[in-house]
Amino acid sequence: MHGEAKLLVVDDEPNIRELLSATLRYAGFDVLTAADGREAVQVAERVRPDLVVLDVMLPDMDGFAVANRLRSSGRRTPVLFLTARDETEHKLTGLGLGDDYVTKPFSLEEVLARIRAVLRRTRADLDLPSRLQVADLELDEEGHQVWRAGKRVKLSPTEYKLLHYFMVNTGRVLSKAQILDHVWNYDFGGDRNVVESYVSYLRRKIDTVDPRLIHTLRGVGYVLRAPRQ
Amino acid sequence: MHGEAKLLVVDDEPNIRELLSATLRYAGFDVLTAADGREAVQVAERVRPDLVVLDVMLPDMDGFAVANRLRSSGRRTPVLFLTARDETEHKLTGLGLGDDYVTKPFSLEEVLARIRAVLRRTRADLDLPSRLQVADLELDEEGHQVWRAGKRVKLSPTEYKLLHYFMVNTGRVLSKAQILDHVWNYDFGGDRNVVESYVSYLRRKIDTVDPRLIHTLRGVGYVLRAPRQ
DNA sequence: GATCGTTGTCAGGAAACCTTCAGGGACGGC
DNA sequence: GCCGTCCCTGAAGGTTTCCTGACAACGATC
Repeated sequence: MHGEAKLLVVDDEPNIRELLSATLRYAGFDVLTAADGREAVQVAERVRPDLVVLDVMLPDMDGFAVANRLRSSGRRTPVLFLTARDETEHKLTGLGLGDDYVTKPFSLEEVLARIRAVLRRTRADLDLPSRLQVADLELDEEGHQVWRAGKRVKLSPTEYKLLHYFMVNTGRVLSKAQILDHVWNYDFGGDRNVVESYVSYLRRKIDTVDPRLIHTLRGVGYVLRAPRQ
Repeated sequence: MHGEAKLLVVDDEPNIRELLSATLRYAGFDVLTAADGREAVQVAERVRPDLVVLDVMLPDMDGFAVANRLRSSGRRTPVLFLTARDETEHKLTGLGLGDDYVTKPFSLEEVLARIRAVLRRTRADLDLPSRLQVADLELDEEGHQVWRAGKRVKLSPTEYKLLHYFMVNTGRVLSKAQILDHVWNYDFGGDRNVVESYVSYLRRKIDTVDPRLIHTLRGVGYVLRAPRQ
């Protein structure tokens, strides 16, 4: 999967670094990490990652400085910046096309989506599918659109992220905790009842016709799957 | 795309060089870079680019001198000059036919438009389409004209650039940050509310009839697209 | 220097969205 | 069949996001 794309995760907070590297490894990427700018540049020169996930605030150097150093060698490595919400405003002029950014606190689904989008643009050879399909349920990642039984369905951002998470994990049982961890921001402190609410919303919008695709497993979680043919 | 036209980007500022080369690569060009005049001449002699994007102010030699050297070999390579706003006036007498210029700070849309225009003139074989169309919305790049439902619509420069960016990316969701980065000058530090304002202006001029083409994706961005047939 | 079109900022109001809460229904264990 | 737990869903509050009209600054043109 992903043609074993190599990623470099750079963040000084061990928690974030671990959260990301574990998630990305599980998603099938080859992941390396660095805790500061100096280390990042060193590692990048040695291993030539396909993409760098880069915190803008590092103890030793500015994230954009790191990005420049990464590219000074002539190699054009795309970067996904991680930035605090306030910094967004417009320091992001350093953003080349092909780059992108995500604001902290992020949700894992968001990071994954951005990474896939960037890789899709820069590594056409990977040929990541941008269209997911389960039975007569279709999701277009580029256009952010969803159809059920050929009919367009409008979803709110959270509904969309939830459905996307389900579709990427078709046939796999997902616990509410897992869903919470992936779809909601990592600092979300609320009730896990949100998940129930949103599953409910989703069902209303995409799962009112047969065959039903979202199934409840009492005490375990939810699965999205098509009935055995 | 673009028949893989080969471009040479010459600028001594790494940021600008990267911004341009990343953008142009993404737009489908084959891009090489040089940091000064000497290097530019060397590279150009070896690879014979179809067009050179050339900063006028280089550390070692004047941009026009570089342009002359490029042509001394008898080859007539078109040049897109990058110049500071003040320098424009007098010096642009060096502009040969087929050349063009853009003032710094530029917007990426502007640079792309100029490059396409120059290539269209000099490489008829490329046969770049100069007419974009989405449903009954038409845009003529050469004539800078726009029609909706057959009726001519007058747009301000910014409105035009915005619409053009939308049309080149039909069906793709564009975040406000992306739009800001492409349509506005790279040093623009203002609010992203400008984007909302201009989308609003655009809608008023070209999107008051059905089918609506510009769609808002709350929390995500905007898309231009015709409804699925 | 006056005028007009264009541009960017601001702010009010409207709409969409997220989250919580609570009542009732469904399910499983006994 | 009964009970407790888990789940579904409707309602509602508070927040965020978006749209649009008003306005001032700016530049081009005459």
